[in-house]
Amino acid sequence: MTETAPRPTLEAVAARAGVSRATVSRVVNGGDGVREPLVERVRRAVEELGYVPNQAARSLVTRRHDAVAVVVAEPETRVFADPFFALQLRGISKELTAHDNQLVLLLTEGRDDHARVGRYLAGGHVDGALVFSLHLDDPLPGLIQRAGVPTVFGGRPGWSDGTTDVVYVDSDNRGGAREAVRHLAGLGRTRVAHITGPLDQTSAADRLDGYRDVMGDADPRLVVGGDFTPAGGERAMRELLDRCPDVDAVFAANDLTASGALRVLRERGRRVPEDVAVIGFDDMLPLAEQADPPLTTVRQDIEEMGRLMARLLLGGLGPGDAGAAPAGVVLPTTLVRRTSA
Amino acid sequence: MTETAPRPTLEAVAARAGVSRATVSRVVNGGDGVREPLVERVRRAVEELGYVPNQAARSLVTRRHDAVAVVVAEPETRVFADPFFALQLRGISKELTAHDNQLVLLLTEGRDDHARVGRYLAGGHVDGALVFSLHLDDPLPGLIQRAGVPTVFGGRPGWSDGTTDVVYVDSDNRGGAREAVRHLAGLGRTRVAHITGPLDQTSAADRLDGYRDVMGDADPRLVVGGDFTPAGGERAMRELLDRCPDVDAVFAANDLTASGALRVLRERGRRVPEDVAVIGFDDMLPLAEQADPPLTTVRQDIEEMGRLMARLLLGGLGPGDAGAAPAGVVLPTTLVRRTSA
DNA sequence: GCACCCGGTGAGAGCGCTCTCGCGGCACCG
DNA sequence: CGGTGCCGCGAGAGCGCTCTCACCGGGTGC
Repeated sequence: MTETAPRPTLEAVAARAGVSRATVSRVVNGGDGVREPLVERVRRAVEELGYVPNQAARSLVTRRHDAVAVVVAEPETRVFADPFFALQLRGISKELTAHDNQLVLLLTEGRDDHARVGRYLAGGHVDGALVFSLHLDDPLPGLIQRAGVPTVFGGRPGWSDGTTDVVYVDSDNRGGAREAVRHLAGLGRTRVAHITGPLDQTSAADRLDGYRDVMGDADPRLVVGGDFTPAGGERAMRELLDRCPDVDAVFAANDLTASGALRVLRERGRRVPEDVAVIGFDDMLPLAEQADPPLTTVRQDIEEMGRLMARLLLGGLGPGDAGAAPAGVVLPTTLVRRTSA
Repeated sequence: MTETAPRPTLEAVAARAGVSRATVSRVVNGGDGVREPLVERVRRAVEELGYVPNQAARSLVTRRHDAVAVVVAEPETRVFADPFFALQLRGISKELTAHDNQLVLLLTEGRDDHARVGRYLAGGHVDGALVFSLHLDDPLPGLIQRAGVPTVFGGRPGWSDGTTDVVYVDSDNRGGAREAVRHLAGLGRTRVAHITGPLDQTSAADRLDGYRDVMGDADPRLVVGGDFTPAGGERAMRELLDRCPDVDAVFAANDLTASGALRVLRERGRRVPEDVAVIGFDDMLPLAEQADPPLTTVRQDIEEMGRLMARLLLGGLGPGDAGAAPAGVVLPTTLVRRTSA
């Protein structure tokens, strides 16, 4: 393998096309203000030489990088194995690609890493950051805000209660939860339980709030803690059946939790939905569809959330720097009715 | 929010420390050949001004970027939701971070994207690439090789049969499979079945080869196709029980498949391991540990594979450009004995 | 004591690009 | 037909950094 071949420069292309560097630059960057025959000649020269602009040189003068950092705090391995995050990342990737931006992935591992990430962002290596801050007590968001880099958060940050002007994209967790619980109530169910997610995440907390919006202060024993995993769902469901044998509906904080609950219900001989109706959250496919019975759930368009995050960031980076950017965008959810409720 | 503050340059630091740009540069890059008092003075100036080197300017002259691309072909969403890949990525991230390299994530979506990735890599924006090529017919590897970028593959590429000099990191899929099947045979099982993975992936094909190494051309009905998912495992197990009711052991291509198989065995009233012994592959936690019964499986250190890929790439980028780099590194696997076999 | 060497430092060129500026030519107006 | 404006293009100045090279001073060796 030979050393990297000497790549052609603007100069070389200019020479070949018989024009000046400036003209080549203009053509490469859109070709405005250059007459057609010249454009054509330059294009051909670029083609023949296989010219690719040197991004470093370009960034040096434009101070733009066409790159966006995606910052993921990863206290647990879970975060990554979560299809939820994977889908969001995919949406982000698509949107960035469409705008010729690169995705720089920053995984943080413990406290020390936060400083590293902060330094990197402050270093002006990227034009903006997309940040997934999962926990209420995460110091990362603060660091990032201080770095002065345009940022969009994935999910409502815990410390943002509408007061500060952070930009984020979230699902309507509370509204979706309300709709789910109302649906259960509409089915005539009176003992509607909720298996929560980890409550230090705003999504889980918001879903609980939505449940409470409808159920008021119903029997507090109907609310039991889960952790967004099937195992947690099983545990919670067992506890629930033990202390409230008369439960006739369960709103689970997500589909994984619901799948665990379904398994326990089956094990304990409760029919779904006849004896106990079950609703999940996410509409995670194929999990929800192939559950037994197929799971009624609150759908959120996760990939779209990712896309939107990227679009918001890229948009904010553009011309209008003014306060046109919305503080938070909350995407609607829809109830998908299958068999379980 | 004000525009990005004017960041201090080398020049500014030099002025403040009362030295030349060159000296500051030397200090910033390790400080060799600069006397202690000066080093100290420069360090202080850097600190006070909050100086951060401009990577673009640096890259322009050094032609290094301290960035590595991670290319993931993503024919299905599965790829990403797969904890396997997530873990590998984590290992990569850790190793890159340790060497102050950035991770540029390139997800490809369909054929058109391949050209884009090829162009990006050929564009010399990164120092190297880590590529996950999952399928035999993937055109991506070829494109990348042609781009002339140092590359390490994750998993043995399908077209590499030891002849070409591609660098890759893989698990000893074949050896691990052999060990698993031998263990089953050692238990006195004579009707040992294998549920395969998708055979267009080398890992799945290699595991099947390992099975055959031990079983020879046993009853071909004992080999049934799966797809690395629990649902596929269920399907395959049903088929297996239907056509070979006397099966007394199953080697599943991975833990997800095994979990599906376990469920069907339970459903059909077969005791594990008494009636049918089951072995998986991956040792994916907590899945394997919490399976019912806890799953005996072939462990591979996935995160370490990621680390190693990064280390290999970074090492190859260093001084020794010569053929010191090994063509392929195959990590050993170990059989983890739990209850299921 | 003189030539030499060598480690530490500064001066300056240049990486490949963008962008401002100015010049020349052409159209349009009076 | 001369003046004015504008459009298309080229010249040239840097962006912030690294790296080579020359320079300077203080040992060493004879």
